[in-house]
Amino acid sequence: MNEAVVLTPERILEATEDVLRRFGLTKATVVDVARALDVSHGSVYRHFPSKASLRDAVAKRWLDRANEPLCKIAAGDGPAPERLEQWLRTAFTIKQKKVCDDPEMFATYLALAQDAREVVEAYKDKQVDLIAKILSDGVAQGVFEIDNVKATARAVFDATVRYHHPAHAEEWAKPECPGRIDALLALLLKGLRVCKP
Amino acid sequence: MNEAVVLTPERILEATEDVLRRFGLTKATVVDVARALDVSHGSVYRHFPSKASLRDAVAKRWLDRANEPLCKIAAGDGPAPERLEQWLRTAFTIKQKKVCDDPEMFATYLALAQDAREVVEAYKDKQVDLIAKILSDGVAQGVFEIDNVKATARAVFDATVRYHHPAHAEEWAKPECPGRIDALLALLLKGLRVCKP
DNA sequence: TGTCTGACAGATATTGAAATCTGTCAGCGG
DNA sequence: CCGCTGACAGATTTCAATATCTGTCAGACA
Repeated sequence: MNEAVVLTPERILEATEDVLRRFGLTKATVVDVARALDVSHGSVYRHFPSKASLRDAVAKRWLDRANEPLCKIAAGDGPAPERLEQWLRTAFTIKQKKVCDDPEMFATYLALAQDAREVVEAYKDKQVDLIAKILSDGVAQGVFEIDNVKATARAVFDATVRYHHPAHAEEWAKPECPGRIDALLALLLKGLRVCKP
Repeated sequence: MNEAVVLTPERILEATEDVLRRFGLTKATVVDVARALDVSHGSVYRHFPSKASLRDAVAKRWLDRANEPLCKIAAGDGPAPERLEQWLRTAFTIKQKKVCDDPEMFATYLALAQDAREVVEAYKDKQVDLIAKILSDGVAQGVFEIDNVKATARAVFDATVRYHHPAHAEEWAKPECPGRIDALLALLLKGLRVCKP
């Protein structure tokens, strides 16, 4: 039982990402994954009940990795407005970078996410919680004026959908984008801040 | 030359919409349109240089029709905040109604719009202009405080993308939607208003 | 005893030949 | 003369036969 050759979910996920990268979503099969691991495809089914669940797990891994830097920003303790702006800009940049660096792989993950609705929903909820954290910090700091933090966090998330939802990915590279992001963030931050007369 | 049987672009568009409604986008052919009009398909090409241009024209008609009520609201003269809110809610409702009443036809028009990029772009610009009109009215009324009306109109459009862009249509029927729309509009209006100390 | 294999049935995807469609144009008929 | 027709070439789509894949399970193997 050499630990290097034990078949673990982790190793299977690694191999699955590899296969996806090489073959693309439509061509990648469970048999390919098994071949990459040098086992029979039956063994894969010992760890994941179906191809769909394997795909979900890959999607979750991917989303969790992408989320890490955002968790750190939300957990920080600077002034909330700057932190919110940084959080949103980072969220945009992460996505934009992924689509620029490897559009093919991004398309693969996008298609993957289409079927992993539950996983994506959980991920979005986590994002909203992070925003809510920053907002409530801002309220505590006396810089934000917010009735319902949870609902407002959701509103901020919704308002920025255009720059983090992959359905709009093809617009992200356009030259007018940065200016539009600036205008959007300015509008949102003004809506959150306490009025200074 | 009975005017009822003259082949006009208008009649062709009418017939095309009919054919699209009956057969769906993928099955609808130029030959079908010609058959519906009882002419040869060559005659259709006398008025539209290609199938793509015919589709573009249908998309434009559809978008223009959907836009009419919004033009009226923008042209009104009540208080800008209420008018903006009504404008946005109407925009959402128009789309939502279409997708509810006839999801199949909505899907057809959606696919149609995918290929009619220019037409859609022009339509969006028109929408932003309508928002800008209301915003500048608000500035004149002393209720809005806006640096750059054009950029801010674009920001309002972007911020509400989730509720008017068809990519998010499947979320519109969810029960939590109205509450989220309320929160979003409240945030945006607060961002636009002058601060009352 | 528990993990892995490999053959299997039913579901899904691929392929290439045949059918249909798009876009053109010479010529018909009013 | 002018708008329309219908036959045509090349592009695209359909369809059914064929191949591949998913998910299961009885049994090998350690």
